[in-house]
Amino acid sequence: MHQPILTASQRARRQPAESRLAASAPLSRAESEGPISRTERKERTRQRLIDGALALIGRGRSYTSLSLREIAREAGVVPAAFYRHFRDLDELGLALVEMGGVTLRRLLREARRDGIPPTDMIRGSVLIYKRYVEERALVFRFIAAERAGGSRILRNAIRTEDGHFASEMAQDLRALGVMPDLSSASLQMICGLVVTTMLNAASDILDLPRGQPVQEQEMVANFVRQLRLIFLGAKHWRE
Amino acid sequence: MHQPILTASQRARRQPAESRLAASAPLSRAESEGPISRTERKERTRQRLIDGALALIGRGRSYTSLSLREIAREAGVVPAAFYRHFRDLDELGLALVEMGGVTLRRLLREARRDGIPPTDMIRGSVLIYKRYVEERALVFRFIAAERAGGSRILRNAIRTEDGHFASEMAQDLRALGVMPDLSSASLQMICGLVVTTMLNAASDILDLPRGQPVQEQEMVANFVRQLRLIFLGAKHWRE
DNA sequence: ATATTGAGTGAACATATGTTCACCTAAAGA
DNA sequence: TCTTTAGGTGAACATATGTTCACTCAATAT
Repeated sequence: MHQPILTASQRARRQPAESRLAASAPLSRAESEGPISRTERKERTRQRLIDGALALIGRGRSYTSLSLREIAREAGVVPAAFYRHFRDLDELGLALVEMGGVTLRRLLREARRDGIPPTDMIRGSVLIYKRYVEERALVFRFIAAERAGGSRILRNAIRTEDGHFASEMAQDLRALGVMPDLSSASLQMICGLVVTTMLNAASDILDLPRGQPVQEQEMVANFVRQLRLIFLGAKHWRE
Repeated sequence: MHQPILTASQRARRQPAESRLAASAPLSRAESEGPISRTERKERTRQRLIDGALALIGRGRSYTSLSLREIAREAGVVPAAFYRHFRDLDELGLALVEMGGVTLRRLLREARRDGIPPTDMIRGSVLIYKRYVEERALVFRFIAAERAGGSRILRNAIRTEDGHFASEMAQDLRALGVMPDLSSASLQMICGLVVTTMLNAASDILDLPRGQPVQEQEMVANFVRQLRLIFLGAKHWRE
């Protein structure tokens, strides 16, 4: 999707519906469904800008180095249209941060739903997490990178999101009854360390060269041992 | 230093030596010392480019978003001169990474020289580290940001540097005789976790709003507890 | 049926960018 | 002494950028 959106009449004139290439037309299904509500169309373009930014990140660019025009181009929209949705790049960035927060929380939700692997809990969780990260590579690349990298506004937003993630994790651990004699404050501190370790590992996971199983297993093994170390410390923690 | 370097004759014609402002002329001392060796002048300009990049980082920009022209301008050099020192921005970045590595290792060297604070070891070390980071804010901002943020080349270079830092730390801990019954591999793993925790904390330290002692103390306390947790885990670690 | 609204357009703007090139000149080498 | 070398210059280039503006036209509101 690299061509600006056209009005319906222009589209009909220049490009008959049956000639569209499915691969490059994510909205083709909807386009053949006739009239679209105004708010729905707006939401769709907004999403296209977000996806455009992520697509560029997926091609190895870092969010901080993206330009407004580049994102608009990727979204198939004229640069000026960007301003109908976001004041500036930071505001788009904040939308991405929120998406990242949702992604993180969903990981916990799925863990609650599916339960923790009963044997070899940490290693099992790490493998699930690794897969989760790989399947959502773009969001995690963004979060991991901008956590320390981008504008101050984004950094702070991500820090807040991380904090919520850690809190929710602490709550879940408490509900599971593990480490029942730890204060909430200690649990929060421990989960904070777990979260930074996880996000640091996310960066490692995403930079793994594919087809190097040895290096991959070493990375996983190291990640597992670091988490074991943390939880071992937690087991012996006295306030 | 925002004006391009001029040749000696031009300089003499336009700007008599006694009219220079010391503040904006870091090389003024040398300039009044007569002829400079070629390699020395080259090294000096190179350093000026590096310092220029760091200065821009210090003004809240992230390295990934810097442009060649911006850096050259900051260094007081014409854009084309950049190429006499670095092939491209990544190569300058690598120089900054190396500077970061040196900075990290010097921290260990000073710790060996001055010894670890005998009582309250971890808290004492944290306070020393915090001060060390604040005094070298620009390098640490760069390292913390580009560790997960920038180009793949820089990320890998920083990972390598981090690894060396962790290894040297492991070696030092071994030499100090703490945790003597841990294997080298385990020590290395533990130090890896300590390093990522330290660098993550560096980012937090640099983002502390000044004049907010409460928030500052909370941050420090949290950092201290996380390290305590890690070393407590290490104490109970069995292979 | 008609008027209003607002997402998206395309052109224009001033400015910034990376890279190249021939050139200058002072240090290094003969 | 004279020649060579190479760091630094300034101009030029094609291209990219953020932002503005009047405009279109289909979905909404009247």
